[in-house]
Amino acid sequence: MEVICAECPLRRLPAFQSLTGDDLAVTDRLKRGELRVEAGMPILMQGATSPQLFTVLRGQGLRTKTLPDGERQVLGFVFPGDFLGLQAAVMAEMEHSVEAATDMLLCVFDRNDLRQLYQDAPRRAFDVTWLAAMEESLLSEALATVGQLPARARVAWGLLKLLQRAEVSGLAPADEGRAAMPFRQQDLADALGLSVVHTNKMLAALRADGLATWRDGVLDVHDRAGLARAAGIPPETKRDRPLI
Amino acid sequence: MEVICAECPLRRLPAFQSLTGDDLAVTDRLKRGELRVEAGMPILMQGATSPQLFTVLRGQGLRTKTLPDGERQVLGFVFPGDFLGLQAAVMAEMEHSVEAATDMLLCVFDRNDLRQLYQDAPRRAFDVTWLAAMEESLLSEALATVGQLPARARVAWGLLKLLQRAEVSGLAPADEGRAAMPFRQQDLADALGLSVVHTNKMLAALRADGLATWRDGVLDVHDRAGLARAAGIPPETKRDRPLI
DNA sequence: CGGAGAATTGAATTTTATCAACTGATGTGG
DNA sequence: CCACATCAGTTGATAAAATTCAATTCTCCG
Repeated sequence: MEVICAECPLRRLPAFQSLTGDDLAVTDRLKRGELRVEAGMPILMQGATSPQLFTVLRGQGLRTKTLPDGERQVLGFVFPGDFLGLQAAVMAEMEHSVEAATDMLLCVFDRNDLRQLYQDAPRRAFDVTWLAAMEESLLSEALATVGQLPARARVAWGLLKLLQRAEVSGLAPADEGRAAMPFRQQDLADALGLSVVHTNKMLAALRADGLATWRDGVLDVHDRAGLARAAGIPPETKRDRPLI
Repeated sequence: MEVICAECPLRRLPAFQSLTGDDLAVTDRLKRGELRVEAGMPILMQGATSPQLFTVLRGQGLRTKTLPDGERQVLGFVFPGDFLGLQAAVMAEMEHSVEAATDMLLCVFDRNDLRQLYQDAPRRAFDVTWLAAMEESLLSEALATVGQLPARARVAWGLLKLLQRAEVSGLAPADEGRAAMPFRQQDLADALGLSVVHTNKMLAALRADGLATWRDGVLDVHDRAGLARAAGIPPETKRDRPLI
C-alpha cells in the first residue's frame, strides 16, 4: 500500500475539506489497497454488482450508460477525488459503467465495510451522503443543459465544466484556463446528446469566436467570461467537498 | 399531528421496506408536524436554504430547475413517499425547486436533526443515502433518455415512468394501466426536453397506435409492452425503497 | 357571456443528424 | 523502411427531426 490517507496528496488541495485525525484513521483502516487500471479498461460494469468501492487517486475516466437500443450516454467525467461504486454498494447493482480514459490509480474499499462506516463514523457517513447529493446536483445541471440549451451553448457548458473539474482536482493550475483533456470529441458529444459531427462544428465555432480551443488533448479556454456567456451564464460556483 | 409513523398508510404499500419498531420510534421522534400545500404553490425554492425536510404523504408535485436564461427543466415528478430537501440539508442550498401539482400533505422534519439521525440511527442514515443514490439513478436514466432517444421514444418513456410511479406509490391499482395525472403537457415536455407542440403530436401518435391515451388528467396505457417497445424496451424494474 | 389556460392542428423555418469524402497521425507486418 | 490499415478529427452537402408561429377548439371559472 503506497499511500496512507494521512499523506494523501489530494488532501492538500484547497477543494477538499480537512479531516480530524480520528476520521482519517477510520478511513485508513478501511482502505484495502490500491488498483492500477490501464487507459480504456472498465472499472465498474453496468448491471454488475461490485464487491469494491473506489476513490480516484490519479487519472481520468468516464461514467457511461448504455441504453437497450445500444445508444451511449456519457453521464459524467471522472476526476481525482471522485468516489466510484456507491450505487453498487447501496443498491443491488450498478446502473452505469465507469471506464478509464487514462491510466488510473484507485484507492480500494470493501463494499461490506460501508455499513460498518455508518455505525462507526457518522461524520464520514454524512460525507458519503454529501457526495451522493453532489452527484445528483451535477446530473440535474447536465439534464437541464441537455434538455434545454441549443448545441453551441451545450458545448460551451461542457468545456467550462471540464476545465473547472480539472482545476478543482489539481490537474490544472487555477488561472491559466488550460488543462489536459484525454477525452475524445465522441465522448463530449455523447455527454451532450449531440452527434460528433455537430459537436465538432460547434467546437470550430467557439474556436473561431476566440473562446476556446481543444486540440491534441489540450483544452485552452481563451475567454472564460465569453464562454460562460455562450453557455447561458451559469455563474461560477465552488464548494469544499469531502474526500472518502 | 394526525399521523404517527407506526400508522403511516404508506408503510402498507408493498413497495416500501418494513422497519423495526426502534427505527420507527426514531423517525417518529424527529417528525415535527405536517404541512398542507395547495396546488401550484412552491415547497422548496432553488437558491434558498430550507430549515425543513419533507416526506410526501399525499399529493403530487414537480421538481424543476430554472436556467439563467429562463428555460425550465422538469427534473422529475414527485409522488407519495418521496423525500424532499436533502440537497438543502446536506449542501448549502437547493439547486432546484419543488412545487405542488395537486394539494399535498407533507410530513415535516428539521434540517438540523439530520446530523443527529446519522449519530443515533445508522440504519436510517443508510436509508437516506439509499434514497439519494436512487434519485441519482433516476436522473441518470432521464439524462440518457433525453440525450439519446428521439421524441416518440422519449414520450413513451415518460408515460411509462409516470404510470410506474403512480402504481408504486399506491395512487393506481397495479394492473389496470390507468392513473390520475394532474400534470400538464407542458410539464412532460419540459421533462423530456421537447416543445409542447411536438410533445402533443407524439402523444397523438401513441394514441393513434393504440398504446396510450392521456386525456382530462387521466393516463391510460392500453398496451404496456408496446409502449415499452416504443420507449426502447427498458425492462420493468422494481425495488423496495426505504421510507423516511 | 367573456376570458384565461390548456390542448390541438397545419405550415413554415431552423436546428441537428446523417452521409460521404478527405486529412493526419499512429501503428503493424512484410 | 514502406505499404497498408485504423482511428480521430474535419468539412461540405443533403435529409430528417423538432421548433416556432399561427390559428382554432375546449373547458373551466368568474
